[in-house]
Amino acid sequence: MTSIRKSHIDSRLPQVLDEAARLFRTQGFEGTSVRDIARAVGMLPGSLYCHFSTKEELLSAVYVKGVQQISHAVQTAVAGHSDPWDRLEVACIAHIESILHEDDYAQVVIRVRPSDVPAALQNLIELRNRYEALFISLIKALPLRRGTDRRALRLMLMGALNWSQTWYRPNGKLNPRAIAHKFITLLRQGQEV
Amino acid sequence: MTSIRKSHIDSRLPQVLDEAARLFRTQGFEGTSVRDIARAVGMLPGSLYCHFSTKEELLSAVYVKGVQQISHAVQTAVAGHSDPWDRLEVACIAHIESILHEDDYAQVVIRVRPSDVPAALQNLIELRNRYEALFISLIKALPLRRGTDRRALRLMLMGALNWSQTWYRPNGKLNPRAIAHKFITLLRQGQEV
DNA sequence: TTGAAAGACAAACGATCGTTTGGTATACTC
DNA sequence: GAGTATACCAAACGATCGTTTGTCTTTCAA
Repeated sequence: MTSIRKSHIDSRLPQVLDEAARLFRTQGFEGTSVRDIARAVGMLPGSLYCHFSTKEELLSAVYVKGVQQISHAVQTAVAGHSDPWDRLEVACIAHIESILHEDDYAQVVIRVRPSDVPAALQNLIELRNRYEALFISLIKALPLRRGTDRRALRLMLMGALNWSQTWYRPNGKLNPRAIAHKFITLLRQGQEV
Repeated sequence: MTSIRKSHIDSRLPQVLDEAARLFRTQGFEGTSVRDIARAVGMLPGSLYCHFSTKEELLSAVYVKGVQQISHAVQTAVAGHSDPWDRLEVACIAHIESILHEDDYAQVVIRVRPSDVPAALQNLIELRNRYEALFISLIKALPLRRGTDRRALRLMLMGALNWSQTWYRPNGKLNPRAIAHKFITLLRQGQEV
């Protein structure tokens, strides 16, 4: 019989992840040192290596949790709606609220480029793809014009949403909900007379 | 009479900028050391400081040239067209070709987050804004549906284009020209029956 | 022809990086 | 209640970071 891991009471792993996520999202992966993270949780730098064997592995753990949480947020939001466009819009709202406001982990998923972390590249890309599959299926259910390229539509919509991390300011005119709504409306209605 | 600066024959400043742009765009700002750049041009690390007093200043110089070049590419592309939608589309083609293929300098402008380089933040943001003003005026000329938020349209379109750096692969199904065309078409036509 | 400045070399500075090692106290297992 | 594994401390490792200093050669202006 294999023994089941039980965490000791003093384990501060959750706090390590929390602070790592917070710092990665504000300063980036390379801009955050393991000493920064250790200081934030009140540990010594070397002690982090009880939980992870490399800094990249720590990032992967944050990434995993980020994908889990934003996936959950999107699925929960979608659950209450049946109209395909409504479902896509509430999904976008959940997505953008997560990556702009509510979820340090999810912000890291969007903010940290997998290609900047070669040691974890494959892992991070797969995690991202797993999440994007959600939107692929949401867009598949959309009643679209003949000839519309669904992949292009998805890349456009998600790119626009994700890029908002670059220009969004908390006290600006556009809040996350408004951003999602305006983008969806632009896609639905078009500009022809 | 003030003396006019004349560059010495051996000045390798252009090569320094070229290699810095190439490395910043492939490895990011923090992922590139001054030693990397020095090695690429065959100089010693300290010699770079004949041309710049800090690494951030070198980035700013690359940024300036990037904005100049991509602005020029867009303005040249636009010059031959008069229809507002045509002008926007060729502008997008020039933009996306620059940041995906042709111009290391322009790629740096999109790839390096100003907020990751606090020492040059204000400078970089102003340079970006100067460029984006081009698109503001292109979009201003567009005949749009009543009630359309031009700023939201611009943020959506440029976000989608810029984010393509994340997923674009040179041998994929979508080339830069096709990306721009599909995005513009999605915005123009909409999906209503 | 002389002098100042530019551009680069050679070598090193202190700081910080991710990580390792060895010891210790605590908690859980049997 | 003895033994083991976990979680952490304490201290340091070598590597690399951006940058500085001093010297020398080359170039151009006067």
